Amino acid sequence: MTPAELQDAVRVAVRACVDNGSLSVSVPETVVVERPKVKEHGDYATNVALALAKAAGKPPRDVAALIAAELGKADGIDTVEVAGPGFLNVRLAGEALASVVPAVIAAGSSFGTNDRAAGQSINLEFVSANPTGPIHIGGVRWAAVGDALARLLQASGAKVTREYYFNDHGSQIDRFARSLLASAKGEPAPEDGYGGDYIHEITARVLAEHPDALSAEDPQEVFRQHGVDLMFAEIKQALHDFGVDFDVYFHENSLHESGAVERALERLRNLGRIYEKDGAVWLRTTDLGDDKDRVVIKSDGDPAYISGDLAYYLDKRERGFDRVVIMLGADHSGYVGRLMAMCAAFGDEPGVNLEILIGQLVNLVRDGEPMRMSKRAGTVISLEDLVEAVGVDAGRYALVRSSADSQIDIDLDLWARRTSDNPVFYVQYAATRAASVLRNARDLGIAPGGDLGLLTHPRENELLLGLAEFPRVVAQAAELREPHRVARYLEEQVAKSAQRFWDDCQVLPKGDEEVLPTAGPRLLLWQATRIVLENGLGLLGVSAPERM
RNA sequence: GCACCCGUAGCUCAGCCGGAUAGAGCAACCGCCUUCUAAGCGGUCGGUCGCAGGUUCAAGUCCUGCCGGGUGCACCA
Repeated sequence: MTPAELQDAVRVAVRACVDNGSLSVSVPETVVVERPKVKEHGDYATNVALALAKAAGKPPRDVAALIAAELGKADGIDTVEVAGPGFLNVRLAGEALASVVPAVIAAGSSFGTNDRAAGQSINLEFVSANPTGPIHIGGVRWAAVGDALARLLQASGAKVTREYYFNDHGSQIDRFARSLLASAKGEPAPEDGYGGDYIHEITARVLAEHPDALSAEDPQEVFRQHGVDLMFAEIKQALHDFGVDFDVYFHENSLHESGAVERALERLRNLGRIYEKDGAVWLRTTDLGDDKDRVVIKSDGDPAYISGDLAYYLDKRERGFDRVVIMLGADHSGYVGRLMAMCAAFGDEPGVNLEILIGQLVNLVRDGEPMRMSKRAGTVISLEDLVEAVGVDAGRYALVRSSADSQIDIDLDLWARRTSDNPVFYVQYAATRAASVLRNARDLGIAPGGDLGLLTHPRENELLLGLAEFPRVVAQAAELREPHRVARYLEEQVAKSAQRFWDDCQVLPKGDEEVLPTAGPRLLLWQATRIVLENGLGLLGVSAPERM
């Protein structure tokens, strides 16, 4: 019996009480079934009686007793106890507990998926770093979290497009181009430009491919075009090496060249959201929750940055995405208001058609000291630096393991370690232990199988309960857009339990010992455990090695 | 000044859209290896959940105010 099935059983029990007249309440749509913190409180607990007490007009414990009597009749339930203020503590029958094992094995790589987001077409935009330098650590957080979220949403049945908005238009690119040109001429970086070794490297590469660049009619344009291409290719490659690939790389320039910006403004003009003042064209966003109106066409006639966003949003909607999700760093939190207002201006519903997720900043820590970086000064800590220091798996896991709402410190020394201090190692080690038992069993000719009813050890129960949680962890992580929940789950409810199971429940015979009857069922449990660890790590974009 | 995020054990962080004695890892201390990976496991120690009010049968979780830290507030992109 899974938690979901238990939830249904609880609702059935409540309905039975309503039908037999002992409770007069409406049966709740959903009931909460959770694993109690304290083991003595059983396998699962529900607060349904507490929640219904007021409506029922009876003391919570009385309501609990009525529901308990019905719930106790359900298949797979061993005992139901009324406890504390009115909780129901449920203990499952052994075979109901173990039924998760064949379910996991039958589902295989699809175990944990759900269809709660079925039918949704989601455009997930993340990273979108400007091609004016190597991708830095802030963007890297979104690479790991965004890609994991994409996987989670897909596991929930959504159709997901990963998209990268490539800002190849505007004054930052001009500054980048001027910086390259200055470097080529051997001049110092412009006041408002970029410095750093990477500028000289890009310059050298442009010159290698175009030796006559400096004598071209418009040298800056040559450096702009080829420099941006090279930078962008480098970013793409770094992300690819990090296991993150996008379905669409969208060029801001295309919006300006195709007339999409004008069309978007025309649309807003027709909706009465546009006005002119001081020689500029404005979008009235204040009456849609923004703190000031926004200039969309500057008085010099050039479109302001936001006009690209307007056109881009409209373009995504016209491409058929009913949900547009944008992940931004904390340094862009000030944009949320205007983007939401923009969404509303088009007649869409902020928070539904447009979702904006803000991720707080990341500090890398080495030898206990935070590594300070500055793009201007050229001391950039890049994605490649992170990968070089700790590897792809540890890098992704470290970034995805904490809530995006929290600033995090990533201790490079810790994440490079190959001990259980390192969370990703700990989880991967559990996965390799599973692989190793299964491998050794095969070598010994011992096949998984047999009576799952033999799985009665407390460590086995704990692991079974943990495995059964996976589907709802996935569903919840996707709904809340919080991939870190998967990581925490794998650590606390799967890897931990698996390590303990390993420690207390020997599977294979040592030396010339006999093969115990528990060997087959325990191998099945290890198979299921391996699958959940593989699937869970897979959702985070982290490998589940066969051996360490 | 305004907006957003954070403030939970010495440290790094969880806490399942309010629930039963607040959890994990690290650090400190004590245990467990003659054969399935000890790259591990068990135990002890450790918290007025920033502060003050409020809502509730029930608040770390919701509301208000304050304090502290981070980020951002352009006709820049």
